This record gives sequence, C-alpha cells and structure tokens, in this order.
Amino acid sequence: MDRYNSREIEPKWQKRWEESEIFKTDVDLSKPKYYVLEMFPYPSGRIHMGHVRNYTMGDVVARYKSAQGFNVLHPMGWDAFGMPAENAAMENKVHPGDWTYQNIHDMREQLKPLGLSIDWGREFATCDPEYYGHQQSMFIDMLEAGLVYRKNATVNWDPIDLTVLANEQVENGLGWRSGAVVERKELTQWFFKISRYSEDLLVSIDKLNNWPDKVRLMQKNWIGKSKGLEIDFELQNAPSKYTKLKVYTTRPDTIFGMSFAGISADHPLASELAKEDKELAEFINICRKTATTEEALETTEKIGYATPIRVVNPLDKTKTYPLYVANFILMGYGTGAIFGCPAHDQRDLDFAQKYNLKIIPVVCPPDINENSFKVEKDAYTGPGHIINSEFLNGLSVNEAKVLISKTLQEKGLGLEKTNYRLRDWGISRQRYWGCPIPVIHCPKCGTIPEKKKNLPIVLPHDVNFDQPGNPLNRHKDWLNITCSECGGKAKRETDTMDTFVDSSWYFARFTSPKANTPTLKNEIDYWMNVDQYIGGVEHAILHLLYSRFFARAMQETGHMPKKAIEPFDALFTQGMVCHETYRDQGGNWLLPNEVKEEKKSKTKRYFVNLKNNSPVEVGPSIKMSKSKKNVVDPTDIIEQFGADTARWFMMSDSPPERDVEWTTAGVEAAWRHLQKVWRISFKIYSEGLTENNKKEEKIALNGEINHDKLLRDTHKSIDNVTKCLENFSFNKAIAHLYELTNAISNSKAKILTRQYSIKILAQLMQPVTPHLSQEIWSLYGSPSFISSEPWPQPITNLIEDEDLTYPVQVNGKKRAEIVVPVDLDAEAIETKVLLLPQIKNFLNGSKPKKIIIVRGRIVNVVI
RNA sequence: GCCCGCUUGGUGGAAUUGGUAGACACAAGGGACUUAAAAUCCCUCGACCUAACAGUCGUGCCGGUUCGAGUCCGGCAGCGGGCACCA
Repeated sequence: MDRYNSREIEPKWQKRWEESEIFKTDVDLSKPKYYVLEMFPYPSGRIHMGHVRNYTMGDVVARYKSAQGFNVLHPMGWDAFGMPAENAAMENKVHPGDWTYQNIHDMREQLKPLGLSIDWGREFATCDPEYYGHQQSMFIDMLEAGLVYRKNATVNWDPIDLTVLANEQVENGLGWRSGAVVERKELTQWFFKISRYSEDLLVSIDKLNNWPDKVRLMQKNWIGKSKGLEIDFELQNAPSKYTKLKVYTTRPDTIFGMSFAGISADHPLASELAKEDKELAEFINICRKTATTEEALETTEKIGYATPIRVVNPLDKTKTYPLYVANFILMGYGTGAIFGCPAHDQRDLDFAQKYNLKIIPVVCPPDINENSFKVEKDAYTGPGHIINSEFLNGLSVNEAKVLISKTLQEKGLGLEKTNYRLRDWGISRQRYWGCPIPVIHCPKCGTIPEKKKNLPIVLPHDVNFDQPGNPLNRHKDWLNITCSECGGKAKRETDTMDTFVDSSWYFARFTSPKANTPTLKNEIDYWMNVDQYIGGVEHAILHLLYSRFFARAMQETGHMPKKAIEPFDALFTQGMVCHETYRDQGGNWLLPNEVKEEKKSKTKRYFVNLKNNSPVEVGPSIKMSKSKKNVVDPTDIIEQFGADTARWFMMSDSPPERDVEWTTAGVEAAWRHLQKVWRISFKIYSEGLTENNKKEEKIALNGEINHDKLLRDTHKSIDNVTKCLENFSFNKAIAHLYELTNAISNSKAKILTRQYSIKILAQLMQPVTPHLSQEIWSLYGSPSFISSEPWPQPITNLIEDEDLTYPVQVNGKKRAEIVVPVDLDAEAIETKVLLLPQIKNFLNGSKPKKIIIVRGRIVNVVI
C-alpha cells in the first residue's frame, strides 16, 4: 500500500463521481454562480497535449471556485462542422457525419480519464440538428432585424474542385488540394451586418478589463477606426455620368501636396473607362490576378494606369492632376479613390517616383528649415507645420486638418466621415458539412426565409463526394421543394454557414442545452456571463469578435440578456505545448519515443535512434505538431503516469500564458513528487495508528517550536496557494505546494499537526490532482468527496510572524541581516543596526549620512 | 514596412511591482542505504577569488534617474507574435 497506483485509483474515483452526479449543475438561486468555459474542441479524433493543458486549467478554476462555494457551470461540447470531415469523406469514403460522431465518441473516451469536473449532461455537438436548427431560427430573426443581407462579393474559387477556398487554403496562388490556379469570382453571398456595431465593438473593448491587453489591442486594430474627410473632386474629360470623384482621406491637411489621384481597379469609373479602353481592361485584369498570390503580395510593386481624366483641385481650380487606376487602392475601403500626396505617404511616394510625379512637401518637421526640407526616400508622416499650402501655411497638422475640413464643408465639397477597417462578415460557404442557411429561392416570392415551423432544415444524409463541388447542389430531393409561402416550385439555398457561426453562441446554448428555443430566459439570466473563458490566442480576433457580435445580435433579437452584451467577463489565453524535435541523419523526423538519450553532460545532450543506435540530431523545442513528429499522446501519458501527473506537470513550471515545454524528465519529476505526497500521507497516517506514548513523548521533546512552525507553514501555504489560484499563477501555486510538502516531510511536529497539514495539502492540491487528493482524503477516513469540501481558510494570526528579518544595506549593498520584533519602532531599529559589527566596520567610527528604514522591507545605511 | 511583446544560472522559471536577485523545480556532481540495481534520503550547484571567513562581478548591450534598478526613463541589439498596401 505504499505505492500509489493511478491505474486503479483514478478510474475508481471517476466512476464514483459519475455515479454520484457531483458535477451536474442546475440553477440554484441560493448560491453565487460561476461559469468557467474552455474553448470547445474540434473533433479531430485524438486529443492532444494542448487540450490537456487547456482543459486542466479550466478544471483547476472550476474545482477551486466550487470549493469556494460557487455553483459552477463547466460544460463541454464539440465544434463539429468543418472541412476536415469533408476531406475525410473524399479520402476514405466515409460520411462526414459518421466520421464526426465517431471522432466525438473517441475523443470523449480520451478526455474522460483526465478526471475533469464537467457536467457531461450538457454536452452537444454543433452538427446536432437540435443545435443548428436553433441557429437557423436565429438566422431568420436576424434577417428580419436587418442584421443579415446578401450581396456580391469576390471569393477565391478553385475551378477544379468547384469550391470556394478560404484564404489559408490558397498556397502561392494555387488551390491547396487541386493545385489549380485560384480565380477570383463574384458570387452572391450572405453577410452578417457586423458593421452595425463597429463603434460599439470598439469602445466596449475598454470595458474588458479582464482580457489580455494584447487581445484588446489586436481587436482594436482589426476594427481599425479612422476619422477623415470625403472630398469631392471635379473631373475633366470624364465620361458624362462621372462629373465628380469622391475621395476619402485622413490627411486633408496635405491637399496642396497632391500630385495625382487614384482609383481602385474595381471602381465603377474604372470599369466604365475599360469599356472603351482595351489596355485598361487588361491592366484591371492583372490587378485582380496579382492580388491573391502570396509572393506578389510581398513584392508587389505599385503600378498604375494613367487615364485621360484630369482631377481639379477643389480650392484652386487652376491646378489639375492626372487620374490613375492603381493596384494598391482597395475598393472595399473608403470610397475606393484617393488623392496622392507623395511627400507624406509612403505608398504615394513609391508610386510618384515610379511615374515621375511631383513631390511637394507640405509638412515641415520641427527644427528643420523649411527651405531646405526635402522628401526623398522616406515619406514624412510626423508632426510639423504646414508649408507650400496657401492659407494653411504656418498651422500645425492638427490645426490645418480642422481648418481645411471646415472650409471644404462650408463650400459643400467635403464631408467628415469615420471609416472602419472592419467589414461585414461573409458567412456563405459552398460546402456540405455546415449549417444550412434556412432560405428559399422562389421565382414568385423571391429569396425568403424558411418558416420557423419547418426548422431544422436538416442536411440530407445520402450524399457522396465522388464528384467535385457541393453535393447539396446535386441532391434533387433536398434541393427542389415547394415554396412555404406560395406553394409553388422553389429551391433551397445550398450555401451553408461559416463554422465560426456555430462557435459564436455555443456558450449561450450551454446554459440550456435541451431547450426548445435557442436559449431560455431564466437559465441564461442566471448563468451568463461566462466568468472565465480560456483558450488559445489564435482566436484573439475572429472567434472572439464574432462572439461579441453575436451577443449583440442575440440581444437585439431577444435571445440574450442585456447584461451579456459582452459575454466573456474574463479571458485567459494559454500558451502552446512544445517539445524538442528529433531528426535522423537522413533528415527524417522521429517521434520522441523513437529516440533515447545516450549521455549527458552539463551543457550538451546526445540522442540516438532506438532502432539502430545511429545518432539523432536534437532540434529546438517548438509547438507539438504531427508533421514534425514532436508529439506525445496524452492517452499514453495517462496510461503510464496517470492523469494527475499529466495535470500536475502541465500546471507546474511554466506560467500558463506562456508556452510550456513537455519533457520526459519533467513528467517523471511530477510523477515522483505525487508518489512522495502519497508516501508521506501514508506514513503519517500509519504513524497515527501505531502511535505510542514513548514516541509521542520523544517528539514532544523536540519542542513546541517545530509544532508551531508546521502549523504556520501550513496556513501560509493556504494563503499563498489561494492567492496564486486567484491570479491564474498555477506554476507559483505549485511551487508553494512543493514547499508545503517539504515542510511536512521534514517536520517533527506532533502527529496530529502533521495529519492536519496533510489533509490541508490534499485540499490545496485537489484542483490539480483530484484523484490523489481524494484518495488521501478517503485514507484519512473522510466519507465525503474532497471536491465538495469548502476551501480551507488561513488563520490570520498564524500567517503573521512575530519577528521580522531586515536585510541591512550599506549604500545599497546588503552587508548584514537583523532580526527584530515586528512592531519595533524605527528609532530602535536604527540603534540596533548601528551596533551591528559589520556596519560598525563600514562606518569606521564616523556617522552615517542617512539611514533609510522601509517598514517591513529593508534598512539602508548611507555613508 | 507598421504595431505589440519578450530577453534573469547548464534548463524551466521566481522576485510581494523600486527594497536580500536566482524561490520552487529540472539537469549535473558528490555521499548514505543496498551483495547489486531500482526506489528513497542527505549535501553541493551564477561567475571570479579564497584553505576558510570575507570580498569582487553579475538580470541582452550602452547611458540616465534614485539612498537603492531585473523592475522606472532614453538609445541600441537579438528573439517572438499580430497585420498586410485601410488612404
């Protein structure tokens, strides 16, 4: 019984927890609630160490908060739609649904041995018709609220696979699967009107105080607000419809430095001109092609096509400028047209130099003579005073902005305008394995939403993937329907939704996963918001921004309480799990369990291939990935060491927001430590049983000091560990748990004190090592579940010491230490310090210039 | 290119936010126990100098503020992350 066998003990307790339903949660108004959520996984089929880290963190929080007396909601589900299922269908002839549900089953089986305190009763997958049916119903509500619309948009189109590709599926301009040259194609697509909330999404970021600054900044940049002016320019020599050109600028103060104007290749005026101008049409084509290829993006030269049109300066009609169609102007931003001021914009400068356009500096940097100021290679974008600009001369940049803006607006030539980089969210995917968009195309009634009573629109199961394209387009029975409005012949929409839609509201559905409506008022009112959300930083922008949008849209359509408009109160982004890499002499990657460490010196380590003893090159530790083979399977680790060891190791050493390096030595150390905790627990337990007077007497002779010290150490540990868990400093919490273990192990305190300390240790470890803690708890005769026990409270006067040790510095360097009673006043400390022999030595009889005493911290003698 | 972050022993990291740099752990070395191995326990462990006590240097580099700087300020370098021509 002196060895802890995780293989027996962990499943034993997991079974009891499940039978007792201790992790089942319901609304309980008598208790404060706490909703902890980890980003739900994609069911790839295997869990990986990243999952272990993510879900362990969440579980530590859940178990800790639960012990603190909160009613904790800690659910789990599956982000189950998406392309890998379709790829598997094409490769292995399995149905995407069968493949997905099999994977969910497999992953659940791998996840359960981790001993997570999850309410599995709330589990769902986003590909369950019950789930996506409600999503369809909300889509209809949002359509009616004007939050959904259709428009033409360009997509990456793979002409071989007949499918739309996401940007990341385009590699060097080629489709990642087919290798075909990707085309840009205009399709009518569905959009969510996220831009309705641009301003609110931006300003509300400031309220997200418990989000990482990094994520908040990324979201701000993504939304990309800019204030500027729309200016109307008169055109000369333009087609009759186009007498004016609307241009957007954030630098109206530089208008007198203008030397050309430019429009996007997608600008209507460009298309109009191209009708009569073959060369221009060709140029526009080139612009469209180069825009998608990656190498082009990196090296793209700014190119333009000079039109015969002249643009007139609105403030000085004698000045006119050439109008170019240029590849660096985006139709999707501002008005798709700019005026070019080469001296103060790098892009414009590059362009001007290529086409020999004038470079007129109009902002002179401070402390530089305006007559000698020239712009050559670098555009000047800093502050300064205005020059060469008629009535603006002498003003600062900001003053000039205000004046020019006022002047142009008074003349009716300008309009102040705020623009956002954030564009509406295109959700159409021409794919099978996603949530069908619940819309009907009827020749008579037009494009109309499906009736809610007909929901869910379920994906047909009898599809095959042996032809390219979306199988929904070929599924006649599913496609051809009668219009639910007029009863005539109609067709279903075959686009499905972006899978980011599925993950934009799952956190809300967890509050009432079985409800007949997307959410239930009582439940969602009680459980929202998510108090702690935990996941990877790779979702910093899209997923989190879309979820924030959805919370607003759901609130507007009555599915979300107003208080949950920002659904995630606190966000934590955890680092990745890394492992060093191994390659044989042929350069092939090797798995960690295909190599062995041969010898070790202080600085260098040597590995060989297990198969043939040939030397192996050790590479840097990078994120675990199958392609580099630097992966360790959690299931193997649990089998070998147990879940508690994996959990303990994951939480120790590295701060949770940083990457952690998985090492065999580290896991083994964790395992040894847990064995030690068990061994000490068992020893102290047995000692208690065999306790006899003699022994007790002998221990007592060692003095009350030890006894007191362990009690103090124990309560200091309670205090420290609690603070660390509150701050997400799991690695530091574990350091304190090591300290407490060592203190107990070395202590000669009375048996009752040590037993008391062991039980506290088990409780403090419980969030991380629930099985071991539970086993100790039960060994010590407690019939309860340790996870249901209240969190230990530190006794204040036990964590405060009676004496304080002050380091004593001379001129800022530590030279001595002095132990004094806590409440000793400064004067007395000073007297004592000056009597210290080390200090006397330094003073050499003279008087110190100054003595600085910082209460509870330090003494510094200045000589 | 622009924006953001990081840089502490052989290694992961700690340092109460301006107050003893290196907690806790890993690795390494030495010892005890053992016929032996495993397991366990004990000791050493930033560099230099020293028999030892002591001392000197030390938080990427250079400079500054301060009684006192890993922490604040200015400059530089290296590494990592985000964005993609957003006018």
